[in-house]
Amino acid sequence: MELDERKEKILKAIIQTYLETGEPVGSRTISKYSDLNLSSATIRNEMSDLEELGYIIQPHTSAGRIPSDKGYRFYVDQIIREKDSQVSQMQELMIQRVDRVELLLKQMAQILANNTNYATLVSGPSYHQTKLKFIQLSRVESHKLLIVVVVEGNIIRNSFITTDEELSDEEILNLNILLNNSLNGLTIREINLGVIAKLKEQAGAHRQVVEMVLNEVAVAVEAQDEDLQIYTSGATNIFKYPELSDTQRASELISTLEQKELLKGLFDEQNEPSASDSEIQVYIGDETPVRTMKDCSVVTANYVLGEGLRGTIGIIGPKRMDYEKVVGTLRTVVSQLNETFGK
Amino acid sequence: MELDERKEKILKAIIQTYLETGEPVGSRTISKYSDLNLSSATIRNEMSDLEELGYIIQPHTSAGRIPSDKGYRFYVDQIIREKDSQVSQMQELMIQRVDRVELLLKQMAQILANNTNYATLVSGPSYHQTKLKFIQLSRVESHKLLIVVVVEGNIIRNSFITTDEELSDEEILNLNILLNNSLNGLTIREINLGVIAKLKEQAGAHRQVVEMVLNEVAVAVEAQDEDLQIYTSGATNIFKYPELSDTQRASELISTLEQKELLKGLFDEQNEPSASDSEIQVYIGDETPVRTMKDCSVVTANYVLGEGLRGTIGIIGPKRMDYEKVVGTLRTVVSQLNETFGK
DNA sequence: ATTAGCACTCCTTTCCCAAGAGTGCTAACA
DNA sequence: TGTTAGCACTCTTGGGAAAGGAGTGCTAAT
Repeated sequence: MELDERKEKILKAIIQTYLETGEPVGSRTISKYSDLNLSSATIRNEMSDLEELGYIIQPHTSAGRIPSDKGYRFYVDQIIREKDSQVSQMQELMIQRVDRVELLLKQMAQILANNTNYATLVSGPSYHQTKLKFIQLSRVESHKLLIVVVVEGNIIRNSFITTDEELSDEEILNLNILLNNSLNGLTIREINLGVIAKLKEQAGAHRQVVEMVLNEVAVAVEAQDEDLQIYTSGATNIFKYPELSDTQRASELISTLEQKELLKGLFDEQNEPSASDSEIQVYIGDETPVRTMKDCSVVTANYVLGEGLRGTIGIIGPKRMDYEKVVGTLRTVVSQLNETFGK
Repeated sequence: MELDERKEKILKAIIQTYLETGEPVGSRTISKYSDLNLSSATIRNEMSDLEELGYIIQPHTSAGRIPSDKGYRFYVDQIIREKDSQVSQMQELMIQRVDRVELLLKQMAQILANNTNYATLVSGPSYHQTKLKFIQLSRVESHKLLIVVVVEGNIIRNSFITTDEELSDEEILNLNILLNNSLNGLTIREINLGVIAKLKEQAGAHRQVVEMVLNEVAVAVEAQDEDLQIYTSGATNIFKYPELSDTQRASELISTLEQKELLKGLFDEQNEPSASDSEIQVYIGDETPVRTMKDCSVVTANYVLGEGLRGTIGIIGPKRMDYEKVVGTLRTVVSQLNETFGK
């Protein structure tokens, strides 16, 4: 048995109604639904079929039906297909042109949370493919050097190293020139042993300092990648959905959002080359890589800032989230981001 | 009528028992309490007195008693007085000596949350009194300069400015020397019009750049002060306490912790000169400056890193929090911090 | 001054019942 | 053959009522 047009219509009606109310929807409700003029009895028969096909579920014998994960999946695929062409504009989204990408991302998470009434999370860009733009050593205390590393996208990392000997201003200047000449324009991956060896050779007496600098660069970038910057916002929005807001579930969910490392799973998968760049990913219920979110749906989208500088935006809500709006919003935001920074 | 010794003992016993169980405590429970050999009837009489004095409350006629805010206050004052001398050490608190204060603070919030099972928040240091240590201008793109500002405590601020004209390496070098000579060692407050005027004069043709730099310094520091860095952790710990974990209250509380700006009230008060530096402040119930926390207790402590570089650590839990432990822990942590960074 | 005992109060839990919502099935109809 | 009306049935939900429990206040005895 396949989904004929009427079944599709009924299924859509059921899901849409459920999205609004959050309550199981009965046959009578649908029969009053404007488009199709059918009695509740007929609807009941169709619903029975739809249930057999696995698109809807009865929470208990004498309740209405709610969409199953499969039902949501049908609905979402439909939406994504329809929306695919029209990237609606969204002027209200006031992205102030900020130089600091990270602040922007933080703001983004907040704006999204406010706009959608769901919890959001935004992962900071990962660095592996990123080109170094600028390195600067400066003496801050007699034996303490400040290292500033700027990478594509104008993202800045700072750290300190402590040197054995005190370096003169001139030595520092020379080191700076050397480091910038050797490393600028390279991605982290391209800084391989060959480059490093050459660099050390040229550094002469200060090879030790160079080593420390490289180490710090690596550590800064690695650390960045390890405990991936993740910004979350609107966690308490989940309290707006009764099906998620019982103590047990809410506690678990919010905990998960607090412990950012648990969220990695959501991004790793996204970052695989298989997923095409701007594609939007929807995880429904059990499909999600993060176990504590099995009663939620998660929609994620990748953004690309510069070459190899990419991250992910995610929205977490109840299974009955407004997929239409969420997918649309994400699409807009991502294309905004790409436009603003993609050059 | 005053609190005689026996009343004090009973009151303490009631509060301690309630701290553990979270349930109203009855006279029989106390009469079994080892130290005092009194029958439940006697206890009842005393409890009746204590209630009249306002130290304890009956949630309803036939329930045991729970401490009133006044009761908690009595208990807390007691604790603080007792603990005041012995600053217990706490080796397990593994503060890795990190140069980046902010990372440290973030970690601190987490460690505290894990240790205490309450929600924690740590405010980043405020800058107004802070001495500038180091300023560095560097060209990143042809018309774009990176400004790095390091202040006491090795806290780093970065920002970008865009210049009209392209500056030569030499010009930048000179500006750097000028800026550092003029500003290093000054606090933000000390950079007044006189200093600025002199600086501009010396800058000659580049007064415009200097102006922008000063502006950025101010903005960076101000912005820092405005949306005060606040790190929170362990928000979901509140679910461990039934009296706070009903949907309504939990939602409110966690929301408050998420919107950091709502927490400012907690720090402003602390930062007034009236409160002596390392003093520990306990807000019980309605005493708290943040309205949504009126069913909680909040314990805060100030830390001091360098001259004028101070912040606050707070712990938020149910009124029946383990004040003894919390006050002790905070005292330790603060003295640790002071020791590590106070030079 | 302390204690034992007892009646009383009030919360909480449980159970039951009625109401309501929705289904599945059967039979009738176009 | 597809659609519909009707009805019995199921299951949840909400509101009491009743039972149980915990704890008090008071009185009388020690």
